[in-house]
Amino acid sequence: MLRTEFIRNHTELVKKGLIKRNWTEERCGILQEVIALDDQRKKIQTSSDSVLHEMNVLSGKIGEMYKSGNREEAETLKTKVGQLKETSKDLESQLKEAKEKIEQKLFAIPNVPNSLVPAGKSEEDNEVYKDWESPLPKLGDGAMAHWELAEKYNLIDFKLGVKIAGSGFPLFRNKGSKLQRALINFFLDEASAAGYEEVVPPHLVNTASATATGNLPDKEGQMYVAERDELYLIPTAEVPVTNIFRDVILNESDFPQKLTAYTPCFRREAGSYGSDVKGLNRVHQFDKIEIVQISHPDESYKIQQEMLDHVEGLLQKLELPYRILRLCGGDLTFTSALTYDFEVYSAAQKKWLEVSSVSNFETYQSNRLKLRYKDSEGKKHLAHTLNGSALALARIIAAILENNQTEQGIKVPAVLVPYIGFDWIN
RNA sequence: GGAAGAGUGGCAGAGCUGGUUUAAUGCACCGGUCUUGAAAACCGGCGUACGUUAACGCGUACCGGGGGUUCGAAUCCCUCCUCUUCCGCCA
Repeated sequence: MLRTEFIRNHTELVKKGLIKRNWTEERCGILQEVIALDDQRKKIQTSSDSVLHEMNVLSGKIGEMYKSGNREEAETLKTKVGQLKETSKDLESQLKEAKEKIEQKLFAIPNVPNSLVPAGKSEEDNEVYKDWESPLPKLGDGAMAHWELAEKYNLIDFKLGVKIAGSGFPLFRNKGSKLQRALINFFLDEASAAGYEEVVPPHLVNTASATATGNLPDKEGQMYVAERDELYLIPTAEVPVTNIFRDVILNESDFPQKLTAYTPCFRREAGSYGSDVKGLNRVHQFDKIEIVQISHPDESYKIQQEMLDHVEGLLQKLELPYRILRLCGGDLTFTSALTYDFEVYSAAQKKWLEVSSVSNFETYQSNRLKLRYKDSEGKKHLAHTLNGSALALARIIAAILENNQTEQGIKVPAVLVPYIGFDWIN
């Protein structure tokens, strides 16, 4: 979330950002509301502190009086402190209420988009940052969609997935599951080579973690919940990995922190329907390798570029046609300042499928995380957080199957052969 | 899951028969004196957040989290979490 001080000192800037996200003028009134509530909070804080101070002083005196045997006066003071306590309790609850109100408002204010973010209402308005220049692959008339190929070569059993769990939980088998494993290892090795430390985080997280990355309260409906234990199944490795840095103060020399993790991702995808959810296009459980960086504020945009290059390299090595989009104000994630999406062309469906999203959150996440660093003078500042998928597996598999299909079977991308141990799926 | 014990500032470690402890002391760290330089010794500093102030400061809260008793709680009570040990179960 944004800092109240930031909203106070840069109201116009924040407002411009909200308007880029297609907020109306009226809706932006929330900024003034936050400032007004914060003014109120400060006043309450001041009076509460002074009452507490007086109570502390008087309690000290009572102690001295008891020692000197001055019981009567002590009793008088006790009554007085008793009255102060009433006031104090009242102020305390007012303070709590004010803080909650402010936080509630802050949760409703998204990040300020970077100046590079194009104006726009929906995904239609996203800017093609880098297009696929060569001709797109064209398949013959008999071309099959990936779910047909998966059945033909016995790679994925969607029906068994339904039997065991439900729709959207594919069961990979045979060479399908080997392809899955090969991709995971390939992506992790590439991330390691690029200097990311590999971690295996918990796949369930507690309320504090889910809140710190902003999945709670706003996206509660998108997560699976293990209610009995108050745990959430992770929708992305971003949640556990970023939370490594919750309540952490780094030294400047610790930058950049680079972490990668493979995890399954669980998403309820409530409200999705139609051809979007066919086959592997949108599933409740999929595997993803995530890259996360924590950076100095001055470096984060350079680092985001570096992350883009990394993801781009993966797609080139897999020989998949791709394009990069710069998300417009209307499509930009709530918490992000600048996001690039990677889409891979799935030739049989003749569709672009999103396989990665690389975002710079600036201080929006770190403020909730309380992730800071000490500068050379020992002053504390919020760090910048970034993350990206490198990559999401299900749709990559869909694209590989469709694009590489031939009469003889499906050609395995050369870079995966050492991982998988064969050239053809047939 | 059951039983017992423990959770204190970067670390170690007092305090825990409630009130000059708003946390001793040591180590680490930073600055200074001394020294050709360093070490040692000595002197000083050394947490986080919020409020207040032009500033120096001052105030408040924080001794695992939350709640309670009391004029006053690190210290007593309740509850939750975590760790250690023992038992049970188990890949």
